[in-house]
Amino acid sequence: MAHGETPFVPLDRAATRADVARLAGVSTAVVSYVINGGPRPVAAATRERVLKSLQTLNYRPNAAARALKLRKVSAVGLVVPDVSNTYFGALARSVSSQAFESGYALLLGDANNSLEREAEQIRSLIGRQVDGLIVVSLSPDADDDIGSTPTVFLDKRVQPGEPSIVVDNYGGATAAVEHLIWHGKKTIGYIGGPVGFPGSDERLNAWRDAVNRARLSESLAHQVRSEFSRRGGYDAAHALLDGSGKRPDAIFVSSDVQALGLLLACRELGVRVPEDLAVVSFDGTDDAVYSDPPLTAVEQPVDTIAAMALQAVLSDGPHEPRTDIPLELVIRRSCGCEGARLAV
Amino acid sequence: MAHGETPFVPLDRAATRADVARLAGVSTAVVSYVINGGPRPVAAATRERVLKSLQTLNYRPNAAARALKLRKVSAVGLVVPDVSNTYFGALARSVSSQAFESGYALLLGDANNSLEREAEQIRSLIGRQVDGLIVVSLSPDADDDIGSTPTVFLDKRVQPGEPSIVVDNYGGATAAVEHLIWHGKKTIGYIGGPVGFPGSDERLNAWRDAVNRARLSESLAHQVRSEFSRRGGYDAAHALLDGSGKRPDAIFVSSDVQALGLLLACRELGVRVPEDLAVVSFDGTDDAVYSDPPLTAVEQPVDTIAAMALQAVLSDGPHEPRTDIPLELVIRRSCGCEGARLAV
DNA sequence: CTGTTAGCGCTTTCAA
DNA sequence: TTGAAAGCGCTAACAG
Repeated sequence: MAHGETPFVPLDRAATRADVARLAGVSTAVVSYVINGGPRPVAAATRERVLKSLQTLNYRPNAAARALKLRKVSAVGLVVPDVSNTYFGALARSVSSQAFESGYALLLGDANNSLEREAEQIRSLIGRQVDGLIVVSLSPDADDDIGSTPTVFLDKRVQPGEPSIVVDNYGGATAAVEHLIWHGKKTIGYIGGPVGFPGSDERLNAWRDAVNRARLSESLAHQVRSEFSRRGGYDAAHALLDGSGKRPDAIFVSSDVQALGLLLACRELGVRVPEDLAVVSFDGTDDAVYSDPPLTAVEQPVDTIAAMALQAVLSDGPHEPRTDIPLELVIRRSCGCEGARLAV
Repeated sequence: MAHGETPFVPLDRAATRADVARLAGVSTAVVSYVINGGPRPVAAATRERVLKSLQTLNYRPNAAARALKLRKVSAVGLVVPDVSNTYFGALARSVSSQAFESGYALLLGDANNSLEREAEQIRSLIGRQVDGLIVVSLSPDADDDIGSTPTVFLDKRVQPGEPSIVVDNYGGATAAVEHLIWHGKKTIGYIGGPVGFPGSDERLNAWRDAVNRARLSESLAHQVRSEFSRRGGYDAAHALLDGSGKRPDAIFVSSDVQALGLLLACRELGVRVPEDLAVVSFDGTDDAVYSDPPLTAVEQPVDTIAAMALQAVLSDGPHEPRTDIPLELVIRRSCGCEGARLAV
């Protein structure tokens, strides 16, 4: 071999740290030092040799071994009811991106809108020793055995001291319903999320309180709960609009996807939005921007929520529960406002 | 302590297999045997003792240690351009659910519609030794260093022998465009995905060929490519419809989300769909069902694709590249067909 | 500045 | 049927 280089025999298995060390003629400790940039300094010449071996062996550190040693897998878990729901999709995207930038991978568990599956996913992720776990729970009192894994249940009120990220569901929903009242609506229905879904309960309370304050008690008869899905909203809409009784003249919907279902039902029934029925929804995803008509919606600051959740589970030390992140009502067309800000 | 039970001192750290073994008065091997149901049998009485210790210590196996020993992390990776795109969200959901049922977790990497980020995510997942990797790549010739990780690039044509899942983009797109031609449309535009996106190229070719066969060459001037997003479709639509030149009377759109953007643009411009402009899209997600009008679309069998992809990367042995999964054109309203099957 | 070495928690062969 | 023990690949304390 020319130039007296160390002969190199390709391995049939993946290269390990020992292989690199051998090829570079150093100890495995030194290889670690150059890879991790510490904790001990390495002479420039030595570093070069190591770097070259790394290269020629196409070395990849074994994450499992590293995790075992460091007791840290550099991954966070996220459990949502259904990633194909635009809002949860946006949340997953935001968490994935932000986690990646901090060197964490994202383990995603889709609960399939099932409480049971949700618990299984949580158990599975805990078992994988994720460094942090973020869950959007379908359950009011998800009491899964979290062990010592830093966990935050979004939108769930917890004991003081436990980390918690809760948007101002009540305030946001209040703004939504009051906007409808301001439009002069008299019978304002409500399409909520699954029974027990924490945020959804608060939105329900806000609706009821606002309606009562305005002495619109007839509204209270027009209440349906359904899954967070287009189909759920569609079915709920039919339940609310099909009857021969008096139809509501406005509806507050608990999520954008449900609102999409509602809009389709309205088209089928010949109910014009917003003329016959004013609609305000919750989430403010792209679904609200591109629907027909565009949806006036309470907007959730997805990136902020993702950032706070990550911060809560990944930085150690006790955390102030951060509650009542303020929500903004974004006016579009479905409420009846004209000339509202352009959709895009 | 009553009944002569083994005294139990709670630990400050998570219980390990050794703790369980000690409490049960057996070796760690036996604990493994009962946990894994093998490879050696265990006496019923012993098993009981072990089970009880497991219980009282609230033992959780350490996944990292297990992965290190078995050289298998029981996780698959999925990289998509953007999970908040309804189609990719549905794919992620399907992969998550099916993987979970086979005992695998899902590591999700969102590429943020960036080629660079896509490569980083792939590198990161490979580094984590995922047992399989599924990627929907933005790039025509993603040539990332996959090492020995079983990987399948969806919709990418590869060398014979490499696993591959490719839907019949050409056939599906052909059916879409020919349906438009059957409707008597004369100028059929095309809104495609990002340049180089493998499936998108085939859809483009199908459109061009169909249009040429029908001697509708004027159509060829009406071609735009954009990101797979609502916004991308919106911008593309304006590019196609704003000019003072002749407007197309039909458009084939490469994804549902882009079609949503197109529909909004049409509403703003007063272009009626399907009367002034017939539209057929690609994906057939819920977005197509709930839009206004509902979209006639080439439907991708998400669950099948997810299942095949998982199968390809998780079962060992060489794989026949499975190509040209047939696609079905689902008729709704945006093409101009009346009385088409009900939306829901 | 560099090398040696003891584990991290688990699986499984081999011996009893 | 059970136990002892080696070792997966990596980190970092400790010794040189």
